[in-house]
This record gives sequence, structure tokens and C-alpha cells, in this order.
Amino acid sequence: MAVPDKPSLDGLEAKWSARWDADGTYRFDRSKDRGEIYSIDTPPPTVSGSLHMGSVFGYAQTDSIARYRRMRGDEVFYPMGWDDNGLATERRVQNYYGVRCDPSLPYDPSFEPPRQGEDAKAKEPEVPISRPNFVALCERLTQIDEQAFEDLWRRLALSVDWSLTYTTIGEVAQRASQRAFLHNVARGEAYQAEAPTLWDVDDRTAVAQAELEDKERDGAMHRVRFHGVDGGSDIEIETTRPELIPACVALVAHPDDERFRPRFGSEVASPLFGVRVPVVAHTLADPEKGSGIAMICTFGDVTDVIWWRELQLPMRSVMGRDGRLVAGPPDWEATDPLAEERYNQLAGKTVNQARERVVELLRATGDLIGEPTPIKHPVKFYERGKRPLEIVTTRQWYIRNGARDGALRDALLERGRQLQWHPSHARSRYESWVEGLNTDWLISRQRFFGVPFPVWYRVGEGSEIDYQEPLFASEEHLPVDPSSQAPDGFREEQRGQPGGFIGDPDVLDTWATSSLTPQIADRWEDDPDLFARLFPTDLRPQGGEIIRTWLFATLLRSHLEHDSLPWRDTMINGWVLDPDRKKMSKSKGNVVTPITYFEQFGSDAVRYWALSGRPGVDTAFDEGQMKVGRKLSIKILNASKFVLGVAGDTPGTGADVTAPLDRALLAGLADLVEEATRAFDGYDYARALERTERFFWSFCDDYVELVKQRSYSAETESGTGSATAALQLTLDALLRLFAPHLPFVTEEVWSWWQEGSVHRASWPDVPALRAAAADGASLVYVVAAETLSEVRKAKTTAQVSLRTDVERVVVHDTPERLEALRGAVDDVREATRAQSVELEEAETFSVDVVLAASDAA
RNA sequence: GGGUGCGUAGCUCAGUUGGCUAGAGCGCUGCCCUUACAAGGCAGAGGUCACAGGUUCGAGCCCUGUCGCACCCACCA
Repeated sequence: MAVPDKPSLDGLEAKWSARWDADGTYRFDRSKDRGEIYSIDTPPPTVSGSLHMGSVFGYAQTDSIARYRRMRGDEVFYPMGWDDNGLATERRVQNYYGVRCDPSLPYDPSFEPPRQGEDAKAKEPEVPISRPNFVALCERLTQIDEQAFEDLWRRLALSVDWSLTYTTIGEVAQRASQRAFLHNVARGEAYQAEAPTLWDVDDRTAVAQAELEDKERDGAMHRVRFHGVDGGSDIEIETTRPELIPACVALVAHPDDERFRPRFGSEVASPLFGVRVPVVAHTLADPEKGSGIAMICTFGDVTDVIWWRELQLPMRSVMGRDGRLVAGPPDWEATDPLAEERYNQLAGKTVNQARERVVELLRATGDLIGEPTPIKHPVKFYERGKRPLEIVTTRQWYIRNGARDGALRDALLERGRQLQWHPSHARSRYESWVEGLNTDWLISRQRFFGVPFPVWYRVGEGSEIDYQEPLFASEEHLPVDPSSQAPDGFREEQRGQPGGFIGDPDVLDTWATSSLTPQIADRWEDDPDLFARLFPTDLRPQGGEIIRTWLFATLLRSHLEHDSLPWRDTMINGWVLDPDRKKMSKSKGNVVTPITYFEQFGSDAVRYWALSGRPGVDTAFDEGQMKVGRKLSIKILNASKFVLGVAGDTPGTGADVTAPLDRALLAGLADLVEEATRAFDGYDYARALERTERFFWSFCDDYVELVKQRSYSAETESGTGSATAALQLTLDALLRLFAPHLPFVTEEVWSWWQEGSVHRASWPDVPALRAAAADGASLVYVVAAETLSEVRKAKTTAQVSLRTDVERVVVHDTPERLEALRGAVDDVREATRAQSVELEEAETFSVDVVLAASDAA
């Protein structure tokens, strides 16, 4: 293809993405051995909403690494996955279609959703539909969303092999998730337990520690009187949750607290309900807080759970799974009709309603001391939740994660040290998370769109369910759906019948699938040959905010299943900040959609912005950087057009590089390649880009200007062949160096004069450049460029055109630098349009410029 | 309470073994239609490198402390 007269960026994205797809440019060759392969464990984006610049930011960075490794000769395994299972999708489906899943409803084969589209948000009540109908809608919408994501990624030029794409709800992922779970069970790493659990009352599901988020909320501190009994005096406590007084099981103070020491072992009676509770001691009670003594309820917060467990207190739960107080008082042992009547005023109320009522009652009985004091305090939320979490007792599945096992915890910390973190300090976030784990990983969710547990339970003759000995699916049948399939040895008709079975109704935490992305993408036991060529993988790129979830969980699963790290390196990308330095997020309403920026500046320009962000560093969203990227791309087009115009569009001019200036350029180019290589090997795509860009601008401004006249000359003249050879060699290398960052424009220029794709070309070869540079000394180029710059400055100061003729240029400099300049003095004379260039020794560098007589000042 | 990162030109940021007058881009100002590029090019102004000590011949870079910002972790009644 020839060099166009008027090069342009328009249409490059569509043209080249189609070509790459047709040519299979990024196709993975699975016949390669492990040692030849560079495998990437790509983050599967959550396909539950709009696309934002944060995704573009991190994925572009990963892609630059993939492209670099490919050019270095590695066979790059770079798949894409879609994380479509889980609550995020369910929420989106609810809003999008105006429906709600009610598992008690029967399947309706002719169901069509009442509405469609996000803006239809929840004016009308949601229509309840069956679980199979709901799951079908989830599948329908995720397919639409996944296509939109793929289009975006293609526009961004992610060099993934699209034939490798997986989804976290897909069959491969389900099989891997269930298999890994069964292995965990077999090794005793997964277990079920009935225990107090953090519970989201809106989504009606248990949530795990990793999904918690503290939020500052307005609250009020209530000072409340507990009544002395058996001759003891009253005790005042402070609480933010007076509605839980009926769930109170004890008061607790620090064992060394002299104020309460005499009371330990005695009892007090709760206000309103008159329930006798013991006064107990525990070191977690803080004498500084409140009145120094706290009430323990089942359960107000996670500290209550610890006290309850360690002090072996009774259970008096009042919180329902719907976030309302349950009907009828808890087991108070001694029941008082008045107390019962008071409790019944609270039953069925939400937390806030119950709190109000309790305060009224306390005020009436005189047990509220003073008025409630407004405070701000942190409250635990599910990270995507609207209301605070409650704690209810439920049966759940867990995987051991080191929270209760020091040896496992130490092993995981050691794994963290074996992993290569980029940047290295990202590891501290992992370590503080592992060190702070306080519960095993709760992996069951009371939700619908997810991977089911491959588990059934026997139903006894009296219809009681036997949770003690679950029936597990056998591995050869995976994936299974226990809600529609019967366990071995049973028939479907026995479902729910005495002597029959029931399926486990829960689904796995989405992270219990996502934590297996290496096994899913690499096809694990489905394709052991492929797995052996890919696992453990080379790179895990991801955001820092999911170190505690995705990274930790993946490392844990790999440690348990394979006794190895899942990857060798991890690259942690930063946040995208809006211009006000706030993290961009949908909830803050400050996100911008990438597509408008692709259209306005071009994909390469958007990538340029993303790849200017240093590894791991939070980076401001900056249109200015995109403008710069666009300018750079256009400059590459034009400079290439010039080079190929004078040097010809046939690669390899055959001439030797002989001129000192040309050799100096190539010596500098070799240095650049070494530096860019070192940067990329350390995952510093930004440094590689910055250095390459700097060299390129100098090449355009200085070198091209210096050799312009010489390269225009007829082939026979001395030095012409040297210049054109150097120009070609440099353009060739620069296109390769820019290719990982700016895939479209480099491919376009490459196509003007080279065979194949630049993205399958090799990374520039330093020894070859050194050989071509021969004795080249960078100083020649440096001094020549500085001299040229001084002359330009003189002309600018004189307010004359740069093509104005110059009578005389006198360069004052040290002998060493003058000697260097001597090799390029003809080029300097031509470029400055000077009649003569004279060199005079001096202590420091300076240039006298005498403009032509007619223009001279 | 513990931890991590960051504080360099009006703005966004480079500055990797401590080394000559601290850099880039944007923005601002001025000049130039130079046969690759006017949706461009060239040049200029602009900085007590948060602050205070210390190590060193020499510190933006190393050490100590202080202040500020962001984030992470934690049993916050």
C-alpha cells in the first residue's frame, strides 16, 4: 500500500479492528509450550451496567503489556471473560425489566417483561416472576450487555483472542466452580454451619466480610437505665440501638473496671421488659466508651457476636430476615404480660419504627436518661446496599480462609510475598486484609442468578431435612442444578417428599466463581493439556479495590487446590479521578462514558491518556492528555509520510549509515530501545511511552530538520543514502516501540511500506541498531540539535521566518563538543540556512547568529 | 488506633543507583502559511521541589520529625 497524500486518523479503528479479526492477528496458538507462552488472567468485567473510563484505563494498560510480550516473541494467551453471574446482574434485570424474582411462583413459558430500559426505573411496582423466568431474563440482558462490552473493547483495540471468551454463568465456569467446591468439601476446606451472619435485609441474603463497607451515618446515643435487682443499684448504659433491648442477654464491662467489678456475677433487669440479665466481664469492653458498660444483644453488631460466643450467652433474636422485628417476644425465660404487650407493639416494625416506639416507651417509664444525643457513627453496609446490615442466624456454607487458622493464614501471607506485585507496595493492602480476616469465607448466597451448590439434602420420613449428611453431585455430572435434577439414587418425584430429597436452594457467591478465572479460562480439568501450558499464569492485572476479594480469593483457591500461586506477577492499576480528585463512580454520578471520547479524539488518543497513568497511580481524567495523544498520532502519520517520501517505501535502502549525525541518532535510538525494554519488563508501560515520545519529538524537530536537505539530494551524493537509511531504520523502530500504545496509527503506517502486522512484528533489536550505529556518539546529535535550537531562537526573537537565510553562525563551545559538532556541521549549515558555520573554543556553549545582511538588525 | 501512597510551574504530571543553570504537556504570551504536518510549527514567561532539622563535597531524591491530602485495615457500644 502506498503512502497517502493526506494521511488521516479517520476510520482507522473500524478498518483495522476488522482486519485483525479477519487475519486472526491475536489468535492464540495452543501448540506452544509453557515456556513460550505468556498467559494473562484477565479481569472479567462485571456486565451489569454502563461502561466507564475506569475500565478503559486498566484494560488499556494490560493490553499494552500483552502487545509488548507478543512482540518480544511470546505466545500471548489473552482471553476475555464476562462476570455476569450474581447480584449485580439481578439488580440490573429488576430495574431494566421491572420484575422481581419470587421462587415460589411457577414457570410461565409465555412470559414477557412488562417494560424494558433503564429509565423506566421503579415507578410502577415490580412484577413478581418465577425463578426460571427471572434467570432467562438475566441471560437475555447479559447477552446484550456483553455485546456492548465487546464492541467497546474492540474499539479500544484490546488484543484479546475473542474465541477464548468465557462467562462466569457459563457451563465451563459452573463446572469449575462446582468441581472446586466439591474438592474443598472433600479436603475439609468447605463446611456448613448455622451461625450469626451479616444479612442484607433488602436483598435477603447473607454477605461476606469482603463485601462490607463502613458508612458514616447519623445516629443517636441513648442513655438507658437497667434496674438493680437483689438489692443492687441501677446501671446506666449507652446505646445507639435501643430497639434491641428486648434482645439483650447481658451487660458487659472490662474485667479491670473498678466501677463494675463488684457487680460481675450479679444480675440487673432490662427496662420495659424486666428481663434479668447477668453483668459479665470481657476485655473487649472499653471503659472509655459510653458509660463504660455496654449491653450485649443478639445481635446489634459483630462485637455482640464475639461476646455472645465467648461468654456462652443465650440467644434472644428479634430481627427477622426482612428487617422487621419478629412476631412474638424471644425466649425471656420468665414472661411478664406487660413485657409481652410492650414487645407486641414492636413486632412487625422496621428497625427505625421500632426504635422510635422504644424511645417513647422508655421516656414514659422514665428509663431514658436525658434526651438522645445525635452522633455520627460508622455503620456496616453491604457494599451495594441501601440499608445497614443486620445479623441473623442462618445455615450457610463457608470456605476456610485463614481467619481461624494461623497456619493457613501464614501460608497465605507467604504466598503474598512470593507474588511479584507491581507496584510493590500494593502488597501491603493484601497483607492488612489477610491479617484482619475474622471469619471464614461465607460462600452461599440466598439469590437466584448464580452457580448452584451441587448439593442435595435428604428429607426424613417426618419431613425433617437432614443437613448433617448432604448428598453431593459426582464430578462426572457437573454442572448440575439441584433445583431441576435429582441426586444419584433418587427420582425427581421424590423431591420434597418424606424419604426423598430437596436441592440446596442457594447459589455460590460470585467471587466463589470469579476466584477460579485461571481455572476457567485455562480449562482446568476440561482440557488438562491446555491447562498445563497456561497454569500458573504469568500475569494478573486488576484494580486495587478488589485485592481483598478477587485477588485474595483466587490466591486462596489456588493455594488450596494446586498448592501454588495462580500467577507470577500482578499489576495493580490505579483509580480514575475526576478533575475534582474524587474517585469516579456511578453512585457519585460523575462518570463519563468512553464512547464519546473515542469519537472525539480517537482510540489511540484515549489509550494515550490511559497509558500515561503511572502503574498503580490514581490518575485524573484528563481530556488534555487525549488531545496530546491525538496530536502525537497525527504527528506519527505526517512524519512517517515524510520519511517514506524521501527514503522510499521499500524497507531496507541497502545503504550503510556512515554520517556521524546519523550514527549518533541510531546510538540514541539503541539507548531508547534498551530503556523502553527495561521499562516494559518492569510493567512500566508509561515510562516506555514517555521515553519513546520524547525521542520521537526530538527526531521530528531536530533530526529530520538537520538531514532534510541531505536526504533530498540525489542518490549519488555523499551522505544521502546514510540519511535515508537512518530515517527508515528509525521509523521502523519507532513504529514498533509505539505499537503497544498506539495500535491503530502504527498499524496504519506500517501498512504503507511493510508486510504483515506491526503487532506481529518483533520488538526492535538492540544489537542490530548498535551495529548500524557503529561508532556513533550521541554527542554529535546533541550539540547539533542544540545549535539548531539556538538559531531558531535567534530567528524567532528577530521575528523572522525560520527559512530566513543566515549569513554566519558562530558556535562557541568546549573542544570536545566542537569536535562532535564538526561531524554534523554541514547538516547544521543546511538546516539553519547559513552561509557559514564557524566553531570557536569557549568555556561554555553559546551561539552567535548573524542574519543575512538585508534582515540583520 | 495501625498501615500504604502522595504533596515539584496556574493545571495534569515526569524526575530509578544523590551530581553541572529542576523537566514535559496543557493553559498563557509572542513569532512563523518553513515543499511531512496551520485541528500545525518555533520560541518565551512561569517553580522558596509542603515545612523543619540531619547525613553528604553535593539532597527534589537518603534519614528523623511536623503539617496536609487520598486510600486501606481494625472488636468504634
